[in-house]
Amino acid sequence: MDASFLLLPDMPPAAALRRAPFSSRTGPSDEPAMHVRRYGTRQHVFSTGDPATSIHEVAQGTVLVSRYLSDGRRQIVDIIGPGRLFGFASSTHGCTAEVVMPAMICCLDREAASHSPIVAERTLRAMVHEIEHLRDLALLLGRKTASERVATMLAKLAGDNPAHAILLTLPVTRGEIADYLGLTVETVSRTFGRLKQAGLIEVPSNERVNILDLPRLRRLADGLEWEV
Amino acid sequence: MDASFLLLPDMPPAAALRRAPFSSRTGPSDEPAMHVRRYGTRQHVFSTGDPATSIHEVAQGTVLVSRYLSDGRRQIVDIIGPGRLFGFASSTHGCTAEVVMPAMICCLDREAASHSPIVAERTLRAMVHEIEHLRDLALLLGRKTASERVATMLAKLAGDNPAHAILLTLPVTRGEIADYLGLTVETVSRTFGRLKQAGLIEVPSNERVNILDLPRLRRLADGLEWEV
DNA sequence: CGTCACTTTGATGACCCTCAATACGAGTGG
DNA sequence: CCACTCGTATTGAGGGTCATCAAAGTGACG
Repeated sequence: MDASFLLLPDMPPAAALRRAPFSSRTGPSDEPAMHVRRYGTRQHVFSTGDPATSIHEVAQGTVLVSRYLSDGRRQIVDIIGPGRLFGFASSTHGCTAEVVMPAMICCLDREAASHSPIVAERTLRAMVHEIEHLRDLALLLGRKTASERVATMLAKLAGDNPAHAILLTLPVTRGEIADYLGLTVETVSRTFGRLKQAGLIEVPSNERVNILDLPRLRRLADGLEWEV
Repeated sequence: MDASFLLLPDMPPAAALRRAPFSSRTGPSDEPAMHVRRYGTRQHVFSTGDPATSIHEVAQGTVLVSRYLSDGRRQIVDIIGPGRLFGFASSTHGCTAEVVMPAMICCLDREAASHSPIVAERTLRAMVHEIEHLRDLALLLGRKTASERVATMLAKLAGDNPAHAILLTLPVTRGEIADYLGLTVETVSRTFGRLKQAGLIEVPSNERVNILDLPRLRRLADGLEWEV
């Protein structure tokens, strides 16, 4: 029985990696070997069926984790930015992970990691976080309208920012937003249009969204606001 | 920083609990204190906002884990049968867990569990399993048709049984199936009807489903079969 | 034999998908 | 500098799937 995933290292945040050269990081024995790889646009970090031998951390860029049906239908299950861990799986990956733009990903061998005496606090936190994220996604996909879905995504990108307005840079295309929200490109586009008309957002360019009323957007995301 | 969830006990399967009286199970120090509680129909194990102080295991019965919108829309994110662990959360629960019929649930205090020297293999396995389950659910909710959703659920209940036909007992009502599959009661009912007409299933009673062609049902679930 | 919860069935319509055409923007080469 | 191309985004028309609303049927339980 493969128990290698039980003990995972206390992986440093990407910020620490950026501060220190990687060559200097072959440190004490409780920090197992890790390396960084660069990926080009649309390149895969892993694909469905690949053996899950590593844990990954996004250092720079954005990673999409998606699951496919055999006829090509795609559901993006996570959009991962710098600092987050991904790639948890029992033995083989059931998902595909691809980068959207040139990216840097830290890879940590799970086998090597299992020899570390440091317990996997960060990995466990990341897994709990992922479970909660996926439950939110299920509620969104199962029960929210198109406007609520787009509002939810924008509100999540804005984080817990207390500002009334905030300018976002979308890391993904409309098509990827659609595959994340369980919609089509056209519906996403039309929904952006309606949010604009409602005065909730501005869209100065394809990848920029200016949220004009974040509290109201959050209420819309939670189904507390009348549809726009 | 609360790290109590890092160390969780190697919890015995429910089968072992049924074999031995609970009073005799106050064993060696690496098996932290646990107790069993009985729950009546529709009773809550925990609710949104409750502090997450325990890990649970279903000994008998079925537990629904669901997330709600403020206007009452519900998405069931997991249907849990005997032997499975549930109730992972960082500090407070974001979900509600309720039993569908009288049930027995093992509760294990997380704080006590953190003192156990036995590492949480089972908990980690359960979390990885839950992540994979939730990704499947996201694909279902985001990209599958009503027939595919119902077929997926029935196929999952049938497990990896190699038989061509199999008689299932549904642990949940049509309404709960609907809230799990992101549909309405009416659509679930009509879809059962269409599966019957297609010769895929029989429904001898409300809570029994006789799957007549499990391989074809599985293909339908994966989008490989023409819609019924 | 009521009541109550659950289920089924029907009619209607809304929301979103599909298909199609157009517009936009970046990159390339003339 | 402009034409061309390609991927992406927008906009429009029409249709399908599933939700909504309503009513009747079923079964358990008192």
